[in-house]
Amino acid sequence: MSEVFQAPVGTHDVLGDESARWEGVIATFAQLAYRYGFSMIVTPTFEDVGVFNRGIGEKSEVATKEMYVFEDRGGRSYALRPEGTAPVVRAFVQHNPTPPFKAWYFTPAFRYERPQKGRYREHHQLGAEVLGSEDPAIDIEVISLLNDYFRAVGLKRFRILINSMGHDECRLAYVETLKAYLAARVDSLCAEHQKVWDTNTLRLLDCKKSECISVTDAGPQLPDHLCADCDAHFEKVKYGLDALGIACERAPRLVRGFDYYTRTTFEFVSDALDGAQNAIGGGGRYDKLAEQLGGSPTPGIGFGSGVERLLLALEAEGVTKPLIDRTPSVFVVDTTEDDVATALCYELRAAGIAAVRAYDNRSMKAQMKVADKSGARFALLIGPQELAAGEITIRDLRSAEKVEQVSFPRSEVLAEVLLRLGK
RNA sequence: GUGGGCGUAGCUCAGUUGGUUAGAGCGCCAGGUUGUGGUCCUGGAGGUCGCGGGUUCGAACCCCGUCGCUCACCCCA
Repeated sequence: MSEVFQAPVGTHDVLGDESARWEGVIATFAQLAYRYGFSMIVTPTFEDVGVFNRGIGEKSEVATKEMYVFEDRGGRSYALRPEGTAPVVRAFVQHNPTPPFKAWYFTPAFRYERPQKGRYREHHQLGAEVLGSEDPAIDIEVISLLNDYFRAVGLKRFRILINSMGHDECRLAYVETLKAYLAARVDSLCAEHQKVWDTNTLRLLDCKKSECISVTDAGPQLPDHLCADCDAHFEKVKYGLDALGIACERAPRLVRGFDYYTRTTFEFVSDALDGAQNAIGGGGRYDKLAEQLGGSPTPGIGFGSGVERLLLALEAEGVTKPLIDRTPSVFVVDTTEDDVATALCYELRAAGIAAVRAYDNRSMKAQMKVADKSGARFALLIGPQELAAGEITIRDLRSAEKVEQVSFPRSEVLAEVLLRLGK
């Protein structure tokens, strides 16, 4: 047993019933993203470490101690992606597509940290990004896409937190004001922030310790320091969401973990999950990121949403049924030496029918058991009798007491199955 | 990085103060009148009790170490 390899710490295999749930939420997202005018983007799983250092901030928690960084044989320094946005922006800068560029993705994300419920070293995110416009309508679209998505998969108990961090000038000015205010009150902060209050000052707003909260509550507030433009932009976003009936909570303390955010930031939190891991999706504007990655100034906005966490939230709300049906329509039982099943399955599948079968020449009873467990609506039986008569017996597996079973000539079976399946 | 809990069959677990060939349920396999599932009955396969060392006449059980899993803190999806 100890010789058997296991999935690395903080990673998971997804199989069986669980994978159908994954397929469901991914397909739902892909469909919605298409409806919103997004096309799929696939970027490398690893990038030059600079993409993330410059993007999410060298001093950020993720960049300093959570990145999987490695050197390849050529001495280049790479990092497994810790998040989805920076790679998309890097790709945008590299290829310079015509804006607005709207892309969605499904990707693994890697962070070296101690795993726990709802937090893993490799998790998966569905995300969407728009580059090339600072129109508040884009902010609204992006947030409503995520909102639609969560509703579509059956999530009910979630809230949307929204904030504006201002553009560079007003945010940096605010940070200076905040620093000056804090400098005189360092002793009143929580133990952790007494040490790091001046390196990552904004993050202090997000501290949950009562000491920090009371200090920052009494201090200068970010919303009061937005310039007129940023303020107007934010008002339009809020107004637009309100007009769509999408309720948002103003969250002045919402400061997300990556340095690239400007103006609109938002987070979707599940009330069905415990506080520490209740964020099921989050994002915001990053109007300077393209420049930071060497491109021409291009505003952008997007979000990432954790698949594992969403599935946990759904489970917590009692939604465990996969969104898509992956049960087969028919199960072919063949006990003859002629292996009619192979050709029959081929024909059924070509006609768009999900057909499965048993293997290894098992007994009829054994094959029927498997057929039952597969959830298939019909069993197609081929035994010596059918073989001799050139027929196939169609048995309705849903029938319980009175068994419903009829034989048809081999040539008529496909049409009969299609008819019975209502296709 | 810090702290708590747990490692016995594929899964969920039981195993009394250390005492013979380690159990249950589910799952799996095979049967239950001559080809037919879901209920029921019978039988069967499957475990070096995470790994290593120690104490003991004797260890799944006690001690030490080690590896793994898990939960929480920090932070995030």
